[in-house]
Amino acid sequence: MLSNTNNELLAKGSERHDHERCISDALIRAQKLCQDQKQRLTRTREQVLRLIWQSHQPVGAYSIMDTLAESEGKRVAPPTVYRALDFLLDLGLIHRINSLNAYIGCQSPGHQHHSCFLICQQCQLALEFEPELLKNQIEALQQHSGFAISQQNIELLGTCPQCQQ
Amino acid sequence: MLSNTNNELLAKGSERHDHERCISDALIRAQKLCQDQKQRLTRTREQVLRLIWQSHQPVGAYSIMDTLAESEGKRVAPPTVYRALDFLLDLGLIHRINSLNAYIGCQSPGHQHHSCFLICQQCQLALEFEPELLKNQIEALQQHSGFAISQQNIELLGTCPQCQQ
DNA sequence: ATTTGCTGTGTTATATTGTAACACAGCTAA
DNA sequence: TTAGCTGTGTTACAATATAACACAGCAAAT
Repeated sequence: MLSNTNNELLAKGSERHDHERCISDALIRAQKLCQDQKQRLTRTREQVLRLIWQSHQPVGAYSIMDTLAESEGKRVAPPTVYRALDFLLDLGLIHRINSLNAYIGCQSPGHQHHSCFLICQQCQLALEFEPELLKNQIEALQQHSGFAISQQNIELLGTCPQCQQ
Repeated sequence: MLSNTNNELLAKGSERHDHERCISDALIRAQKLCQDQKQRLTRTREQVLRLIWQSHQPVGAYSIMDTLAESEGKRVAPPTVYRALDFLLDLGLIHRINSLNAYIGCQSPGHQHHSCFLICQQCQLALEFEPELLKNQIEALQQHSGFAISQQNIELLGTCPQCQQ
């Protein structure tokens, strides 16, 4: 039901998963997707994606900007970051968490691009889950309301297992 | 399943419902809620609520500010509006639509305050639905993830029946 | 290899949304 | 009537995002 196995997911809040692997996998998926779609994963875009994948907490655009400026050793202006973010959003490589004005890596880019997250209000851990879980209910909602739903944007706020302890 | 009967709901996009009644009902509910909770529905707060209820489309804070300034005949500063909005949000009288940075009246204030909307990307009609509909699935999600979910923030984007024609 | 055009970047300025901080007004309860 | 709390006015500013324009640099076609 969730994006990966439970163990993997629960591990994200802790130190238990191989995060280097997590990042490099994401970058490889991105490269592959760009090849397939004949898009260019330029240095800036890749850097921004890498920064976003540094954690499983959503990061703000200005925070990305600052980190990027530091690692590049020169000032980086907002449009630079926002262009990269727009590119990544368009390809479905990242999601925007509206309730936090922040961005987070997508587990399975290339799919129909719904955005479904469990978000911890204490540590900001954001856990993506499959829209599949709500499929039938959303379908019923479409039928009853007459709406044609094209994008799900679901943010469930609460407390993650780690922070409950 | 939806907040009202289907007919009423579907009518909101069109001219078919008695919108004056819709507004005055909302204001009466607000007055009652404030009485119960021993809160003061001041002139500014009531004005803001009334403006928000002018339509079933979410309105931005600065748009409220401008309209208010016009109707009051004098400049209104952002904090004035944001304070009223915060008050109304706290009481559950309105919702914030995060994907639009905008605010909309709540159909049934006083309930556990989840925010579940169908939003038309063409006309911005925002239709609230009952979180009840997804209750079982959210419950299952809590079980599997270990998260304790305290607030649902669901925005389903698409096209309303009117705009599909 | 050169040209041509498109895509991406740099830069400046500015728009939009939301808050902090502080002084004061005005209601409410003793 | 006063004391204290809640709400408002006002100024300044923070945080997030975009417009517009000049230029760079890759990529396909000649």
